[in-house]
Amino acid sequence: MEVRTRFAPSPTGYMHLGNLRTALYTYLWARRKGGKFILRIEDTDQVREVPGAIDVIYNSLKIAGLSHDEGPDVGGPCGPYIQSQRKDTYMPYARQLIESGHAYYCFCTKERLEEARKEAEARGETFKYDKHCLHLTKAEIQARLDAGEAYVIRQNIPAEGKAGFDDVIYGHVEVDCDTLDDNVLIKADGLPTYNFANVIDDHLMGITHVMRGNEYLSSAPKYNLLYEALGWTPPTYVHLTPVMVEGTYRNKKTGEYQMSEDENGNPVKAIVKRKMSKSQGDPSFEDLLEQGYLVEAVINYLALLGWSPKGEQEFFTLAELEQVFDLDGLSKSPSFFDMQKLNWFNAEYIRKLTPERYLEIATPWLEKALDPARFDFKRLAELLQGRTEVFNQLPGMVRFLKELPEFPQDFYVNKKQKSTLDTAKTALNAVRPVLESVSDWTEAELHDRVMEAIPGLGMKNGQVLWPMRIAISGQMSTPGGAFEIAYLLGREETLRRLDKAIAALEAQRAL
RNA sequence: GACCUCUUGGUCAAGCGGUUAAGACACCGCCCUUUCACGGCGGUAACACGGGUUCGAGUCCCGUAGAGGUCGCCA
Repeated sequence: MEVRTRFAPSPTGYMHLGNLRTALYTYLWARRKGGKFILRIEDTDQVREVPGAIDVIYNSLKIAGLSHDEGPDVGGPCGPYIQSQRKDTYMPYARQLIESGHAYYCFCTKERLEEARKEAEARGETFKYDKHCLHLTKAEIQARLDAGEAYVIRQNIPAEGKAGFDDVIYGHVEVDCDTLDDNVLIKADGLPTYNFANVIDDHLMGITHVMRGNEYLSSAPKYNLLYEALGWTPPTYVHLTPVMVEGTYRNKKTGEYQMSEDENGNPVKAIVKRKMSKSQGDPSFEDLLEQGYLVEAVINYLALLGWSPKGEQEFFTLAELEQVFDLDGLSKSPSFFDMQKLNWFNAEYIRKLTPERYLEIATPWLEKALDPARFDFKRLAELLQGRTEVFNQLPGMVRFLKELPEFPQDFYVNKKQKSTLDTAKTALNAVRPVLESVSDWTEAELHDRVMEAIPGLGMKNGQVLWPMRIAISGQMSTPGGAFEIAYLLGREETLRRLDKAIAALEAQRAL
């Protein structure tokens, strides 16, 4: 049978990384099996819907390279692929379930339920709908329906027995029916809830593998009851673990941060383990791209977060993943998002870029700090490519070229280079005329002139080169050595900075 | 609280009853080197705990603890 998988997001505003990973795995499985990958928009909650959110989904999938075979924008044999446009398809099935006794009309008001919930909470019990409306007579129901009373349709969970399902990752999961609640299938506005729509649509769209977050693990038994009641075969379930992060936690309703105390007893925001979430301030896919992460790196990292391939290979293109992705490499326990490892992947991918491509991506970042007319971006890019983890670090790495930062004199002191304040002063004074005499301001020329002068000074290379680089850059670490920096700065600026450094050292000496 | 699920180094993870318990990130050291990085070499570091089953358990079973999820006319 042809494998058909689906990614079914709600249009609520953004694509968080857990979502993206679910989409990735879902896509990969379909491709691996030569099947179809379907995009379905689950917008049955009209309150939560965010305008433009569908475009964010299309865009993220497109950028990530996860092309769907069927969906609202590309069509397909099982459309429409937007649930709000399928409104009429659900009711007949709901009626069928009512006929067979697997569902029933419920006229209870939200107020009544709210009260019952509170009471249950007060008693320390879990609220469960009491099947109050299940016992209404046919005539009574008809009368209230005729009177136009608002109603919902609830699933009628058997009072006893067990319900369960099989999951590729978790195996067989089974619960007692009496722990299950009679969920609403059709809401008062006539639209189905997720609990109902996902079952109907997955069946109607011929979905063979339902891959989704494991927040649905506890409701899956109810879905299977529905499949049974409708006489359908349930799909293969694959419940994916969440992507976790360690960070602060803010209560969604009150907006307050969860607090704890530091070692001195002062209140600080508590660092907790929680699901990754944009609303908690974690980056979304698009945020990462804006910060200068490469799509390929994010995809590669995400693929390996919660899934492991058979061999030792760790770099995968999307096309390669499509060949090797397998369900049994999927992890059972939650994965923690590790920014450091993502950074490493990103750095690796950046190194693999052609120099031309690197320059292209780096240029706008460099322009944030430097005037392209004043600096040789091409040379700068060559020096920077092997040192870039994330592109947004670039402005900070090159800002010293535009303006010499203030720096402490002890930058000159370097044990390994045998550089002290004294040797630095001697070296800078000695190298000053050498640089001034360089007629052709190229790295090669700078290198040769300075290197041939060093032996005559009776100093080691490091004793000259170290202070020279510090003097003209003001930084311990720079994208390139003394000659590269001198070349980039140009003759005039290099000499100006050198003079300033010498003056500062002399002043220091005078104290 | 009830129910479901999970538990191998700081992190991602391999392992499918017999292994010196892989590999990667991070960290540390050494080498390379005009800095930092890159690269090369090496190192520290793990089977949550307690009971079983078995000749033998990280691997199977049962408890305990910890963690996550669910308990909406949200998905």
